Amino acid sequence: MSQEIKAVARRHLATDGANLSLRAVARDLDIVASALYRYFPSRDALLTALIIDAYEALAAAATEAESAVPRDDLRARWLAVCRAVRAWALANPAEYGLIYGAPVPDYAAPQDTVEPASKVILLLVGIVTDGLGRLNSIKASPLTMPLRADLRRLIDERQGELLEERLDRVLVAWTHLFGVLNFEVFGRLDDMIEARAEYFDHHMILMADLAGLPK
Amino acid sequence: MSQEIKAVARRHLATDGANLSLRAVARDLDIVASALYRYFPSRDALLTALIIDAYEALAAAATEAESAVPRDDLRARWLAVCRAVRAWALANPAEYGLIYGAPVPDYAAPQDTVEPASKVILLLVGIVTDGLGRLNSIKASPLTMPLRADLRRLIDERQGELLEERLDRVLVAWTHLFGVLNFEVFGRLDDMIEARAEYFDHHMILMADLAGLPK
DNA sequence: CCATGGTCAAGAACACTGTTCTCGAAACGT
DNA sequence: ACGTTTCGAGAACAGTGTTCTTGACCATGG
Repeated sequence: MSQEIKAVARRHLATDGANLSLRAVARDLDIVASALYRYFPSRDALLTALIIDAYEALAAAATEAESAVPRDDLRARWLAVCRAVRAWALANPAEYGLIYGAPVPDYAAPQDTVEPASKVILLLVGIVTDGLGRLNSIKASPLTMPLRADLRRLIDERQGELLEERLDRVLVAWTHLFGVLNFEVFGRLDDMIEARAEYFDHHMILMADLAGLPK
Repeated sequence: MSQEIKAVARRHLATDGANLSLRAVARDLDIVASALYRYFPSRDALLTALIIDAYEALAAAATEAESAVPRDDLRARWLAVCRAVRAWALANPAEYGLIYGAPVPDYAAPQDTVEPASKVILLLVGIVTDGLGRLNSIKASPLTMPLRADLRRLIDERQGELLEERLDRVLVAWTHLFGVLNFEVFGRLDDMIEARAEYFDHHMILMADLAGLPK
C-alpha cells in the first residue's frame, strides 16, 4: 500500500513538481486524505521517502549500466555511468529536481539519504581506482594544504587508494556531471545547445581526460 | 510600495524558501492579503519579480567585482567574477536557489529573465575575448559537427570573435562554476569539504587553465 | 459463539493558503 | 465642492496539511 501511494505521488510529482498535494493523491486512490497518515506521518515524510527512492533508483540505473561494460574498458565504464545518470534524470526530471534542485530550507536530509546519495561518486572513484597503474599523470593541480587535508581525510575514511590529486579530479568530474545535468534538466540550455547528447558526452569525455583515464 | 513588498518577501524567502506566503508578507506589512493584488497580479508574479531582481543583483555583483580589477590581468578578472558570484550566492542562498535550483514545473521563465541571466557567462566570454592573441592553445577538444554548429551559431548571434573550441571551454567553465556553487549552497559538500573557499578557487583556477587564460 | 483486540478508513474540524469581488474611505485634480 | 481615481478592508470560495474521533471489518482466543 505504501508502494501504491508512492507510485501515484510520483505521478503527481511529474506534473505538480515539489508542491505535492496529499489530498490530490488521496483522491487518485479513492481514499480520503487523512487515511494517508496511516502510512506516512506527514507530507514531508512522503517526500523524504520519494527522495530516498529517487536516490536509489538513480544509483541502480548507474550501477547496472556500468556492470554491462567490460571492466577493463575504463572510459566505457565512465561514460556508461555518466550517460545512465543523464538518461535517468531526463526520464525522471521531477524526481531529479527533488534530489538535485534547491532543498527546502530547514529540511535536513535524513541519514538514510547520504548512503544512496554517494553511490554515483563512489562508482566514479571505483573506475579510477581500477585504473591505478595505467592512469595518465595529472599536470598542474597544486593543492593548498587545507584542501589536501580534506581530500586525505576522505580517502582515509574509506581506505581509498587514490592520491589526493587524483581524487580531486574525480570530484571535479562529479561536480561537472551534475552541473551539466542541472543546466540541461532545468532548461538552462534551451535556445543555446541543440546537440544535447553530444554536448553532454563531450563534457564527460573532457572530465575523463582530466581524471587521467587512459584512452 | 512594490519595493517594500519585495523587500519583506525576500526576508520571508530566506526562511520559508520557495513556498512563500502572501498572507504572511501582508501581515508583516500590516496589510490585508488582498491588498497585495494592487501591486502584483498573483503570487507567481511576485516570485517572478524576485527572480528578475535576483538575476540582476547577481549580475551587478559580478560586474562590479570585475570592474575593480586591472583589465589586462585576465586571471584576476576571471577569479573576481567567480568569487563575486559565490559570495553573492552564499550571502543570498534562498534567492540563489530560486534562480539556480529546480524550477517549478510548468513555470516558463519570462523573457525578462533571459538577459540578466546571461550576464555572468557574457562576462566570462568578455574576459577570454580580451585575451585573444595571448591565450594558451587548447589541446584535445575534438568537436562533433552538430556541437560545432551550435557553438558557431552562438558566436555569430553576438558577433563574437572566439573560435568554437574556445567558447566551448568557456561554457565548460560556466557550467562548472554553477555546478560547484550548487553543491556548496545546497549542502552537498557538508561533511566532505571543509576548506570551501580554497576548494572553489581551486576549481575555478582549473577552469581558467582549461579556457587557456595565460598565467 | 461471543468477546476482544487490532487494522484500516471515513468524516468532521482547525488553521492555514491563493484569489476574487464588492464596498467604502481617503486623495486628487479641476 | 464635485467627480474620479487610488488604495485597502472584508467577506467569500476553494483548496491545503494535520488531528482526532468514530465506526466498520476481521482475526484470534476463551
